[in-house]
Amino acid sequence: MAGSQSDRKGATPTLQDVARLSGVSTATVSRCLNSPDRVIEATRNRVLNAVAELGYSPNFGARALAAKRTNTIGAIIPTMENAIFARALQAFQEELRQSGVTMLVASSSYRPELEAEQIRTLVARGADGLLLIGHQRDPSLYGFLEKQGVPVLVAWVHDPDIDRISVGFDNHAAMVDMTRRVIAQGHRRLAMISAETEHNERARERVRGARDVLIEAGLDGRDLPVIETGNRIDGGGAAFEKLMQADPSPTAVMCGNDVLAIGALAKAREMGLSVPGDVSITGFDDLEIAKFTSPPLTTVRAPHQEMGREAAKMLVRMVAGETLNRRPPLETSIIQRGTLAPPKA
Amino acid sequence: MAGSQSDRKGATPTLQDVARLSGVSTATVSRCLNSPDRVIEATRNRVLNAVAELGYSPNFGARALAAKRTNTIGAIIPTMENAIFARALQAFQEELRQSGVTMLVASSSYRPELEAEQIRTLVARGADGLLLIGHQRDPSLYGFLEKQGVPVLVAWVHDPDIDRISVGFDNHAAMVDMTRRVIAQGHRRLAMISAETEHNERARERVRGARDVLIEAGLDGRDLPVIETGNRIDGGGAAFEKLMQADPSPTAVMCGNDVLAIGALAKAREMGLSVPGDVSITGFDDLEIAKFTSPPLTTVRAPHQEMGREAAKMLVRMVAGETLNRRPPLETSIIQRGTLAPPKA
DNA sequence: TGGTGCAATGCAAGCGCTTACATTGAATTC
DNA sequence: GAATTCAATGTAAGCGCTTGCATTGCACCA
Repeated sequence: MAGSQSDRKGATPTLQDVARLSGVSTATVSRCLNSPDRVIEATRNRVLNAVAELGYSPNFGARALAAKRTNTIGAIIPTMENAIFARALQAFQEELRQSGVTMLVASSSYRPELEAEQIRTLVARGADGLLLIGHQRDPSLYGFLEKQGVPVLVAWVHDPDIDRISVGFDNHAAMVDMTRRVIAQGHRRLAMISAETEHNERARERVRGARDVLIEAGLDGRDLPVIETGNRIDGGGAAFEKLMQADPSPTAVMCGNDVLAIGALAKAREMGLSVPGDVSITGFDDLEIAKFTSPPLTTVRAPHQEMGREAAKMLVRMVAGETLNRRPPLETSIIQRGTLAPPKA
Repeated sequence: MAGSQSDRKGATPTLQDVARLSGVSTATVSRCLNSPDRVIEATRNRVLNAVAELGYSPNFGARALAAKRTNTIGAIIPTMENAIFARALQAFQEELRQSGVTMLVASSSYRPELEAEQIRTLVARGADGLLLIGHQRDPSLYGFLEKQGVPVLVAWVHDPDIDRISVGFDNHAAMVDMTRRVIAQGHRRLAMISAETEHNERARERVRGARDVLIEAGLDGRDLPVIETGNRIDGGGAAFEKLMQADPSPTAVMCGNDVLAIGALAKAREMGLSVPGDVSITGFDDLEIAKFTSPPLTTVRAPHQEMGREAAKMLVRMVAGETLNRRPPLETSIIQRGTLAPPKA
């Protein structure tokens, strides 16, 4: 009878309840939780006890509504199915957690229209900031995000010509390095297996890097046979098989990522080709598995974890309203293992 | 001067604004968005136009506060770093999206205290439901979730003795099948590489399955040498090496999952052992890569995608208040490839 | 033609929290 | 000792939406 409504048993306790139990105002309770040093210790203890006693936990919606922040950051990656983005994502999440931010993930399956939908969804879900892969998307999306006041960080790329903040490496330069290495080994007939480039600038830049080096070496860049395929192991295998049917066949097949390279490697074995004896194969990413293939894969090391961690830190600051400067690109390096060697004489 | 506050340029439009522009009440706008069929078409069009014109998008916090639902479901998986949970997670997310639900992910790194923290975080973040891997955790967490009214679905396991709703397969039975297959090939000296079992019932059940079959075959189950290691490729390799030092060495090494098996396989090659000539190796999960190792990996196929999809469907219904019945376990099967053969005579 | 029923819409009360501003009172200063 | 200052706390106004209930008005029936 007596007692206010929130005395009811069973109802989740609210700030009100905590305030009443500890004999302070709701404002003080709120401060205890959000900026503890603005409350004197004795009071704070009283409040914290009440919180514990009631098992109080703040209501998310209310908090978001009043504070206009959700402490969530969204990430949209092309796929979760293979390991390419997994390490970075894990690092991203761990770092966010340190800052008390939760991560919302969605995957776009490499489809722009799906990505656009996911962007809208995550924003509608109250993401305070967004991590996106690559610069390439409908410009209106950036407008939308800006209008919504949601900062965006682009990862996995570093393009000096684009004036948008990003954390990543230079895909073109990395592939240039690798291709030079291949050329230096004496290869002249190269071929490439790439992820689909249409909506994927990273893949495109890698192909361009390879082409540029061919030209630099006095070969015709347009000669580089490239097969595009989905990022699956069997896709890499099928592409490799087709590439090797050329006559004369390439002496080195460069792959746009390790998943494709693993497929190529497996197919080479199936075809009875020795690697690197009959044909050299290179990858890109340096996934965990690259060290354990047979022979171990020569590949480009991309700093996935560092990128994920850095992305989290930057995004947290962007959400806090800081304006960041552009970063220099992260370093990539060639990991020379066993799949690259000079061509047969 | 004239004009209400929300006429200000730059401010994100609210329901109010849409209502004013389309000449209806906020209630009607809300209904247009949430249950369109309760509003007559003419009105609806007017409202939808206004929505488009203003670029209105509902405020998440306000909606969550008023509706007491967030349309968000959380998933806590042990790790994102390897492919073990990736496929299921991807399927889970895709299926959720169909129902207009967003997925919140966190990973616990196989650490119970981290998982507990993540559970609290996701609940505080307003998750309407939670997907967890495995039954094993501090019982008080289940109490907490129940008190918070957050339904939980446990995946990756099916234990007839536990009366909590789950979607998964019988890890013990699957390993029994596989071990019988190994025994049937004539192997008598088995060994096993397992993920760490302390907080991981799936791993434990798999080991138990192997032991049970040894006993069934008249061997001493306690004889089974088992090395536990983290789920990394190199962990599998190191364990394999140690296991093979026994004298006499095992003729078959069963692995608790494919990641470990790949490590074992790579190490075998490094050691100059032929598989399956000198030693057989088996895995568990049937990751994409299993088909492409050399030789291809004999493994247990676990229905990851199906599990993910099913989990999403079930969780959506649970959040809607339905009480579900227990499911029969999902089927696993043995995928016989090249790494298992009879031992040398 | 007056009543009845019902679909369409409006009204307004919250949902639980944060925070700008107001109040209080003890410590400090002159 | 009065004035000043400032840290600690309280007051209360929203934040933008959903939803129970009230109202309206039209179609239909007798």
